[in-house]
Amino acid sequence: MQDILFDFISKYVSLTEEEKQAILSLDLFRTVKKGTILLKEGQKSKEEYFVLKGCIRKYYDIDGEEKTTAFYTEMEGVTPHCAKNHAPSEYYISCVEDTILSVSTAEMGVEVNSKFPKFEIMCRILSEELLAKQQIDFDAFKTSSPEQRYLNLLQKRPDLVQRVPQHLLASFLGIKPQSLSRLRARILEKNKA
Amino acid sequence: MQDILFDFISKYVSLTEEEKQAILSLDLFRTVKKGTILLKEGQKSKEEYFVLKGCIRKYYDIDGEEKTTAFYTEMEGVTPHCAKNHAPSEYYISCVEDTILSVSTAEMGVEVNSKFPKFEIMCRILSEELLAKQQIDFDAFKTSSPEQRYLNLLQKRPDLVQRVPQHLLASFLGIKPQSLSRLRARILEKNKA
DNA sequence: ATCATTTATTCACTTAGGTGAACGAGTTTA
DNA sequence: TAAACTCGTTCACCTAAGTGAATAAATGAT
Repeated sequence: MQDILFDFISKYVSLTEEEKQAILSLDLFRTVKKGTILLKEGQKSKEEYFVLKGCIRKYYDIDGEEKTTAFYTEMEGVTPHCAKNHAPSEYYISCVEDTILSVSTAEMGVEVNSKFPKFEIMCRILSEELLAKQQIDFDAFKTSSPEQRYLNLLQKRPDLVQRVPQHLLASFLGIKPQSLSRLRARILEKNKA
Repeated sequence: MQDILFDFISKYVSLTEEEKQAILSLDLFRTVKKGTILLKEGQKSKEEYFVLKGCIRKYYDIDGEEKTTAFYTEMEGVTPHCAKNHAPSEYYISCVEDTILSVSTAEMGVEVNSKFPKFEIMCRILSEELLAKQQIDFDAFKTSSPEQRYLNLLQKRPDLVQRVPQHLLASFLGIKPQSLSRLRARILEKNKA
């Protein structure tokens, strides 16, 4: 299992055996069942998550309705806002599937960073990469209709469309499940004609 | 004019006179007229912009239609995607008002960073802050209707609503100018009743 | 001062997403 | 195994955004 984590890290920096051992000694891995809530609104958690296997989602409770704004699958990580600013979380994070995670805290990060400066570099690169990706995704969302967003998702993340229940996808696309159903029917109709 | 830039930097790191001189010697400041296009789609510019006075916007040309996805005003900066990844730009950046900018390049950044390691720290903090802000804005956009987005904008950026033409605001909110007009009339009607 | 451009609004009509309800298939759970 | 829940779809009706056209005011250019 840890191979996945090391494969990921090796894309950014190369690790010695000593460094790998230091990471393993932190005992990061956790297995969680589908439906488990990792973070609740109002909580002041310090935990950061990195998905090794499975899928988790971030969602808001707005007037009793769940609004999913992100999915994280293999090789993707989240640092909840509350882990940084010490304020209560504005959103939830829960497991869409049975999932294997690496769970770390900011303190552990600081410790590893000070022992192995390499990690500081990786963190900067990751944060810049993520910012760039985030900006592109935001622009794409803003400049397209729900139908275009769905077609775009089919292109860019066909895996998500397969593994995630449609009512969660709908929420992620900014529409209701019924509308996604209708929209899919509309697309099928067009392709037939 | 440079005071604005130094005030901004001093929020993150404190500068010696020597460092200030080093920055001034780079000759960063540029005055540009309203309507000037700083970056065109397809261009491979290396320039980064920081707004000292005025307002610039980022927009896409989608089927001949301009879709504005961001505004940058006093004390805000943009690093276009193309400045980092050396690929042609997917979007335009132009001036909404007569604007005074600080214009820099990645090379200049590297030079200053190596002379004054302080800047590296500032860049990391800025990039993390921006990522966090970006995520919150994205979530807010995804989880709200055009009307809520407009009301939210009135709260968070009343200055933008004042200084930016409404058809650009409409585009920024993800709707047509006519719809923003109607939506505003609707809100007025509600408040009257 | 005049003409052209930009900007904002309104209207009638179309289109697509929201809502509430109902139904059925598939999974869980007791 | 039966009851309960989850999930996806469809329907009829409502609401809000898109479209194209017309108008008018403000701004800018010659």
